[in-house]
Amino acid sequence: MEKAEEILKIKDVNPTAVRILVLRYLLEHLKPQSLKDIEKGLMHTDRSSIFRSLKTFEEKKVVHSIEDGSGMIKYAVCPTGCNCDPQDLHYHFYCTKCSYTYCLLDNPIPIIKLPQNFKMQRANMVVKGLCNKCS
Amino acid sequence: MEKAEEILKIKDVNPTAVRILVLRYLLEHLKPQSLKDIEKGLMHTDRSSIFRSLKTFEEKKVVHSIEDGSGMIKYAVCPTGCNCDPQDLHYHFYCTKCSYTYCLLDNPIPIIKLPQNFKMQRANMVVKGLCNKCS
DNA sequence: TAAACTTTGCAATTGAGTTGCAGTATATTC
DNA sequence: GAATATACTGCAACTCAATTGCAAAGTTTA
Ligand SMILES: [Mn+2]
Ligand SMILES: [Mn+2]
Ligand SMILES: [Zn+2]
Ligand SMILES: [Zn+2]
Repeated sequence: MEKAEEILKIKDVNPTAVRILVLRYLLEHLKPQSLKDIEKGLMHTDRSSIFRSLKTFEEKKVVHSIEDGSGMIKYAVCPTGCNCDPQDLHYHFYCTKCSYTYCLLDNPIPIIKLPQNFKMQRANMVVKGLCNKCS
Repeated sequence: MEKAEEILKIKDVNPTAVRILVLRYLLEHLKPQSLKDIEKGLMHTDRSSIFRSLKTFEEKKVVHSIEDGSGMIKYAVCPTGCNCDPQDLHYHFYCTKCSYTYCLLDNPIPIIKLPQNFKMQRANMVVKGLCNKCS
């Protein structure tokens, strides 16, 4: 079994044709990809089908999404063992020049002291600036 | 001179009628407000004029914007002394139930170790979950 | 005052995201 | 295996926040 199929099996997602294509596309690309990126990459697959695959993936924790302020949500395959819990979260970096987004997997986000009775569920942490290629 | 006018003077922004109204509206509200919120609040002011005021404010560092994933950018007046530099940045909290956004001004964001040659300019740090009123 | 520049309101456009629906494929039941 | 139920897909249409073009109104400068 290939990597994509394996992941879908583990995360309990029906391995349909479109889903395998989308997940493979994400696995083949190091950096988080937008719906449009994927649509361009998979030229014969419909946008709304890709969109629904991504929604399913997110729900089943196959991928996580990043709101990097570019106007397009980016998607990246969750690292092994990730369950999208607060302790699994990581920073992202958005390059304002080349508009690539990076998962910064090396350091987890610290525990953030919230006001009384605020309960954290998720986070979207984006550092913006210039990446190594653009600085 | 009133607070809004004072701020505009300090930040070198022409204190036009619309700008004063918009800035006052933001000052009167504790929580970051969206363009639509402001439009609703200032019923006789045109959306695009408010929009352009906000863009000017952001450029001149009168306000900072928050991409909280709600689909609408929120704007909040910068705290005194803020210059929107990395050390001025703070976390935000987005309540997934009431969809209010909060500036968490008490703790600044820590220094984040970036990969070699990545240069930070700005950040958009959003913790999501339930606020005190909703949890 | 006249010219130059800035700001504003209105209408129209953009574009990512989302949805309804009918056709196709896959799974389940008989 | 055929009949039925369920899941998935492609297409077209729609939503809605953001953005823009433009001309009118307001302000500053010469
Ligand atoms: Mn990531
Ligand atoms: Mn803030
Ligand atoms: Zn870059
Ligand atoms: Zn709340």
